[in-house]
Amino acid sequence: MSLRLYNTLSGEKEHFEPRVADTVTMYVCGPTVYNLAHIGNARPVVVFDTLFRVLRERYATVTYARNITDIDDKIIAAARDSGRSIESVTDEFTLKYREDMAALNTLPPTLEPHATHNIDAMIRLTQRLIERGHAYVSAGHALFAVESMPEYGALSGRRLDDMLAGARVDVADYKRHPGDFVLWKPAADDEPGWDSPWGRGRPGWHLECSAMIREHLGDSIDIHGGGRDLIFPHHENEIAQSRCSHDGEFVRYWLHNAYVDIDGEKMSKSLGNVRSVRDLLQHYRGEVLRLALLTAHYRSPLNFSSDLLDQARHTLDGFYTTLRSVEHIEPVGPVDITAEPVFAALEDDLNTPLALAELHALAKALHKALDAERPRLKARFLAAADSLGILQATPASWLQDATAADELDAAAIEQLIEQRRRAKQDRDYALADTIRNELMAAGIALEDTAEGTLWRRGA
RNA sequence: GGCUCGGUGGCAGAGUGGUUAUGCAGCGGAUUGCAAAUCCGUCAACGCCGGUUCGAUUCCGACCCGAGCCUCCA
Repeated sequence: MSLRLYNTLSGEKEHFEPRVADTVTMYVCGPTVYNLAHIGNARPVVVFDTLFRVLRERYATVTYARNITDIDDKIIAAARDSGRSIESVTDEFTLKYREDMAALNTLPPTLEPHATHNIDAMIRLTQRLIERGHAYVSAGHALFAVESMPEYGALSGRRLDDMLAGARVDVADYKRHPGDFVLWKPAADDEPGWDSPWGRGRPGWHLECSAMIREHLGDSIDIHGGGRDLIFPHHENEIAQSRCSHDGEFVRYWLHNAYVDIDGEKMSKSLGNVRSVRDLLQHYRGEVLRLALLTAHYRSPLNFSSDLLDQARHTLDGFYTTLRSVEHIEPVGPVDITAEPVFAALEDDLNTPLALAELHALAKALHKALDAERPRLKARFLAAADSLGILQATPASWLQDATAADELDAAAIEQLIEQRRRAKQDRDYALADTIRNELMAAGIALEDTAEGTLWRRGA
């Protein structure tokens, strides 16, 4: 088997073939750092982190870039509203973004280019588009002329004529065509800006990705990812900028993840149902959030609910219980991860639900295996789980660490278990059951085994 | 209006032209002082109507319902 990915451009699953043998370049649209990341923002991060893990197993060099958009109207507004500097806002939320994403067991990207560090590249790109007749300057703006590109709309399956028919936007009078979009716009005196051939200003939203891809990854890259909503206009416009400023291929595979809904509704500020990752982490461990995001295929909508999170937690409890049962067994490798069914599922357009089913099969095999087979099975199980970015904690910490301050501490639990042991020894089962019920009420589940009584939280 | 994408058992969620997805929940059993964990067994599905086919949940068409994009947005 080899990697297959659904390419938005062709609308089909395709065999993945990197441009340069053994080398993969991937760019994923990152956050605009003006507030906390919500669970919807986290989905592409977890999805493409999982793809990153798969790619690293298959290819010698994988460069994964995820940008930080640190100049934007929303940031300016946020700074103004809170009376803070732009940098203070972007620094804070860049840091929190990294922390929150790390809590979801996502690996740091290879590169994290910042828009404000690449202004020169954006200016050069705009100049080139003007030289080539694909852009023009009007009323202090540099604008991309969509009519100069016959294939504009190929990614999103739109034609300019159709878009005009449904246009609901006021068309700025400085645009030649209503579909023309801003490459560079003038900045007011009290707004951040950079000098350019067209006056002091700042870049349009789409420009940074085209410029930073070229600057950091090259004229052509293998994979470009992001949420579905970016297909139009963002990625369409990136294609226009990049293809018209340089002949040849831009992106080979376009990947887009579907949305996260909250209790069946679209998450939006107006509905007041935006759930920040930081807030969710107060109640659920990052691994629970990660697994919840991976329970549905990335191209299907995911309905986020407390039910989903409880199920994810329950599933992880089960896996960690499996690991606890083989805790004394030393895993024995090496494991050829590419031969694992879990990995094969991931290589089929990141079929994470199937991969999880295969992981369940492996857990079952581990339970049933003879002692001689367990070291290898444990190694395979752990490696397979790692390709999904889960199950790398110790069973003890997962099952027994308190997640809230008001929980019974381990010493008190052990003490009650000892009392119960004596009661059982005295055949005082009524007392033993009373103690067990008390612990149960406190959220502690007991399991009697030949080696003694085990306990875990979350009952 | 234009362009996309969906509707699978109680729930979540893959997949396939003809033989059980999987997990959770349920039911029966083994085990246990009783439980838990584990194991064994078991119930149950493919929106509606046509068509193609020896045979369709899977292909084609219509219909119903739902979602997204076209405006900042993961």
